Amino acid sequence: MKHPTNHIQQRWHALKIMEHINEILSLDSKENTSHFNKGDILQREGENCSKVFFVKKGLLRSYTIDDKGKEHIFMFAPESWVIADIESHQFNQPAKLFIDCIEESEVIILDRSLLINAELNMDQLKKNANLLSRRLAVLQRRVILLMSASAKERYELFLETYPKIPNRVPQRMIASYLGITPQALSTIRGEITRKK
Amino acid sequence: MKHPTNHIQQRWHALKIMEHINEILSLDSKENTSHFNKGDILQREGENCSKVFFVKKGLLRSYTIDDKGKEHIFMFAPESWVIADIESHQFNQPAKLFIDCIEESEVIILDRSLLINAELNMDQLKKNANLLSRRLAVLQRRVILLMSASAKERYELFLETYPKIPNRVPQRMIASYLGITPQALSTIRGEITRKK
DNA sequence: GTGATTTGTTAATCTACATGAATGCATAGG
DNA sequence: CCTATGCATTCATGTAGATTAACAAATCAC
Repeated sequence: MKHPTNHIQQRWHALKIMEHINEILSLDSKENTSHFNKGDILQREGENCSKVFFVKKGLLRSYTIDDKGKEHIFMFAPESWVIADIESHQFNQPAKLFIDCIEESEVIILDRSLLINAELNMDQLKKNANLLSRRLAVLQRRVILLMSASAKERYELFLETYPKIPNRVPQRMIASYLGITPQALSTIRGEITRKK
Repeated sequence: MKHPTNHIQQRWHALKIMEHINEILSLDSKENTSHFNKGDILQREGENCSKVFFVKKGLLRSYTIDDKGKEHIFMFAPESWVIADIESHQFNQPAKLFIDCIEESEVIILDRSLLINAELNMDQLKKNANLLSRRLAVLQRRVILLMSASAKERYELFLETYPKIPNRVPQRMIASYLGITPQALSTIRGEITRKK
């Protein structure tokens, strides 16, 4: 039931992304980097969403807001992660996801075409395929988790998988990522600490 | 809130996959095709999982079994769909998903390396990137749905998205795909028909 | 610094869905 | 053909987690 090596693999993966994107763009200088403050919104629902964001420093998140006005966090993107609204772009629809800053961040903004349609060489294309497969793997895992695990199990796995995030993110956002209310998360945390 | 064109896009997408795989393998003859009966298991949890299954005819499903022995269906694969355990393969783990036949089926079994590492040309690699992105898009949608929609909303969206599947699949499997019990689905169906 | 807004926690109630059991139907196997 | 097993539905009860509200602590605005 436990997968203790997964976050290590994901970390390794993140470094690989870094390398790969540096290769594509040769990003030594700071010219391609934009600076954002906590709370700045990089993409709004309904906007064009052909951009891909590579996080050099800081922490971004993507999320939807449902009919009842409730936020649902889809993913966090700390240093060296990539974040984008793939679904909407794929289906040529306006963005369904918001993307904003949880911390002051430095972000490289790429156009999606650079990663898909641009004149990449074979090797880069193969790396891309691998990146996409990895992301698929993570999502497969998340779907299965959402279907089969209790809120408590999901929280514990979250802690294992993202050991560095919890201190940097308010509880309510972790709750939103897990698909529960902040109150429910608070209760779960209470239970866990009481047991120790 | 509704996306009436999505299943049409997915259908188109499926045809594209077909073309693409035919291109790679030139599958005119029946030599590459294996035949399976209803209930046959193509992949078990814990096995090596480097295979990818392309469904020529029939209907497959992939699923996990949790600690309590409960099945959770991850996806259905009707004609011209591709099904595989991407997560486990990516992380070099034994399979976590079972794959079996819901109907008598004809399946082309490919090795995953053919789609990722093999000597494909640029064009094929780019198509692959697109296939993976589409699949990512579908999963992004599913995660958001699992987090934000009620069982009834999920069922109604399922009907919209896969209009041809419901007649071919027992209720209990649809329930499993939606992440609810057969009893709950039965109640929801009751409510819907009563309203009409 | 002071008031105002956001955050985390706890507790009381409510509800969607799970669980378990009973029933009628279908399908399968001898 | 008859029995056995699996499937869909209904109902009675249980429970995880939502909702609402109250309060203290932290953070923000000015």
